[in-house]
Amino acid sequence: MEETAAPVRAPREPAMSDVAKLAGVSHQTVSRVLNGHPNVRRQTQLRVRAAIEELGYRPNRAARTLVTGRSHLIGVVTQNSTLYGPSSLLASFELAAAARGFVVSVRRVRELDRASITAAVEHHRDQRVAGIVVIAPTGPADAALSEVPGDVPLVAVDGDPGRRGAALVTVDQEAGARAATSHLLAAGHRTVWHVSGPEDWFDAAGRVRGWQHALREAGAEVPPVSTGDWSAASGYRAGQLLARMPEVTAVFAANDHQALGVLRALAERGRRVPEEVSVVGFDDVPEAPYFIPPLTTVRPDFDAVAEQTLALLLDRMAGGDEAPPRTITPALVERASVAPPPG
Amino acid sequence: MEETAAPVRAPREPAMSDVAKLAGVSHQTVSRVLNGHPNVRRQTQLRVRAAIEELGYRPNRAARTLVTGRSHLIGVVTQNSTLYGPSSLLASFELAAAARGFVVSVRRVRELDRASITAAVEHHRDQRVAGIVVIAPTGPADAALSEVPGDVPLVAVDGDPGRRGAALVTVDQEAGARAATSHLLAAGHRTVWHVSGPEDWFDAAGRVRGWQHALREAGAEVPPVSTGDWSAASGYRAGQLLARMPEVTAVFAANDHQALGVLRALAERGRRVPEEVSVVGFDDVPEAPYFIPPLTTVRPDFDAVAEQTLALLLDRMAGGDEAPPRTITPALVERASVAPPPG
DNA sequence: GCAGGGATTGTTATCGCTAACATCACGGAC
DNA sequence: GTCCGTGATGTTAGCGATAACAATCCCTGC
Repeated sequence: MEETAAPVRAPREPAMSDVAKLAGVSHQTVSRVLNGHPNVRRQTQLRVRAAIEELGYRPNRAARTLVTGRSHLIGVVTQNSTLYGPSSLLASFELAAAARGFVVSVRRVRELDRASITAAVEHHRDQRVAGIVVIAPTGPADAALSEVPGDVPLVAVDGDPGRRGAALVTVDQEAGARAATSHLLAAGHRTVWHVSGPEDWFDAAGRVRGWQHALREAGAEVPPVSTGDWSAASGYRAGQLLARMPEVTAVFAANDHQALGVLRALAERGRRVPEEVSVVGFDDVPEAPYFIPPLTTVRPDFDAVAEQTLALLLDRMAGGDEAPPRTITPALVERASVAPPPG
Repeated sequence: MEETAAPVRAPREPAMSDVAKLAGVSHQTVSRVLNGHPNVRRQTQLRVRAAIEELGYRPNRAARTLVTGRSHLIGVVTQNSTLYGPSSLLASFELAAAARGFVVSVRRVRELDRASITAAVEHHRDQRVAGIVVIAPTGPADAALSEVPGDVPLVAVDGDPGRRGAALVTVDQEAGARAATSHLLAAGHRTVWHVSGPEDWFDAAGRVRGWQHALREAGAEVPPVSTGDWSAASGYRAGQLLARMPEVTAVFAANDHQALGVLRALAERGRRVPEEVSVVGFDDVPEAPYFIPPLTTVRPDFDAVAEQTLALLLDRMAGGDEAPPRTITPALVERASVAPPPG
């Protein structure tokens, strides 16, 4: 028996026309089945689906994008950091977007300066994403967004809460900080000291404002702020100073990691928490319950932020232009790091 | 004067043919300029570039992908968690890929079971990604990969180190654990107790092996393992038991967060670290220096893992099939949580 | 019995790009 | 002077989908 060499077919993936041929219909009918058009006979539909199954056909997104001009890609710009807030938000957003059938592509920038943000946004525009989300927690980052042409739907998260007319989702930092501060005052402290985040972050500024507000409202003295950079190291440095001041009985740190640094500085100096000094953080990192002592903190709901961000973006993508900024209010989580002041 | 309504041109983005018209050449010449083909006169090139600039033209990736059959998309599958290791690795990988001109799209799975991983990989295949990276730290996740047809380049990270013939990048967990354990033994401890990660994680298993190995090598007793789940909570629970056992003088926790839980349990029980008990962690999270006391730990170089992963993937994408698994060896970072045993 | 209309399906054009081949001008070898 | 190779450019043909329109088929109403 003579063996005929099988023609080496190019290992091309099956296309719509292959499905059509197998099912005995036109490629357009296949397209209709795929896109759920109403006017396809039940029987035809079944035949087409069977053919799709048999060939292991999957539609070519590039072709679809080319002809429709729409993609299902959402571009995200965020800072390259392992900061708890931004990374939790990112994770939540990716899940939410995936649940709605979007693909998200992340571009990390090393610095949050104007040029980096602009470049990252341009990159996404090059990819012709359907929408862009920028986690823009600093002035320059937020400012870069005003340069972006309006032809692509764009939503900022954690941007300037004072900016007007923007598509923006934020956490109500002021409310969170007020809750933390008031909680300490309610425990009986005469005033509350604050270890803030970096000055150029809106989140940090908002927490400072909320803290001040709560103090003023209670008629308490507003002590000077120690500024940190979100790191435990910076919290530790600030804590070393605070630990030496006997009048300090309550500290509100702008995030949990800074609070961790403060806790260590206090411990080193022999000042017991919460017996001598109370401490409150912000973020509710998963480890917070296992700090020494377990940290009372403020928890922003990142899932909610992500959900609102996606909702706002979808609205923008659908041509909406009116949706107001959305705000998520964080909640106080009480643990063991707060007690009445000594004496 | 009669006002003629300006024809409302569709706000179509400029295409290659528009550039061609403006530059007075054919679209093919524009394509050649864009793709750096050699045979284009210098002067023509300049004219084309000027036209591109003037129109703000950007090539349509969908069209390019459609015709070439190649995309610049890399799909990543990872667990939806804020675990330090996976998220650091992901961040490093995104940066490395971006530096080489790739776009990365992340798909998070809620569980690391076979079905979820398979679905996520299928999702990426639907998108016709150029390559896939799966962070596959558990048996089921790794097993799912053997089901994936070989038509798409795929690299696993943190997969089964024992698997043969796979494109795999791993951290040498055993070496890291040996270093940690030996360090404690060298300080004079008779043996070292271990709080492991979840049993079904390769990382956890490797650390257990390394720990056992170091103990056996030193002729030390191998105490029973407490199993955790990477969380501070689980470390705390394990720590509560260890703290009650006077013979425990050295603990190696499988990650820093578990170590944090152990530290708190010891503190609650009044057992001082490192005077009475020494503790070593794994990961070197940014906060580790600010634990109480600063934590001695083992640091895997995630940038290196990411770099190797990308290199291996690019090799696979180029048709390579021989590249051996790659391993990164972590390094011990000494801080203040280790001291000689009391007495 | 025949027009009208909706349901169903097919045909053709098009999206914006690259690959392959065609064309043209030019200059050196014989 | 003719021929041919080479560089520079243009022309044509798809890639694989959707959109718009055309063509059937079949059923209803009068």
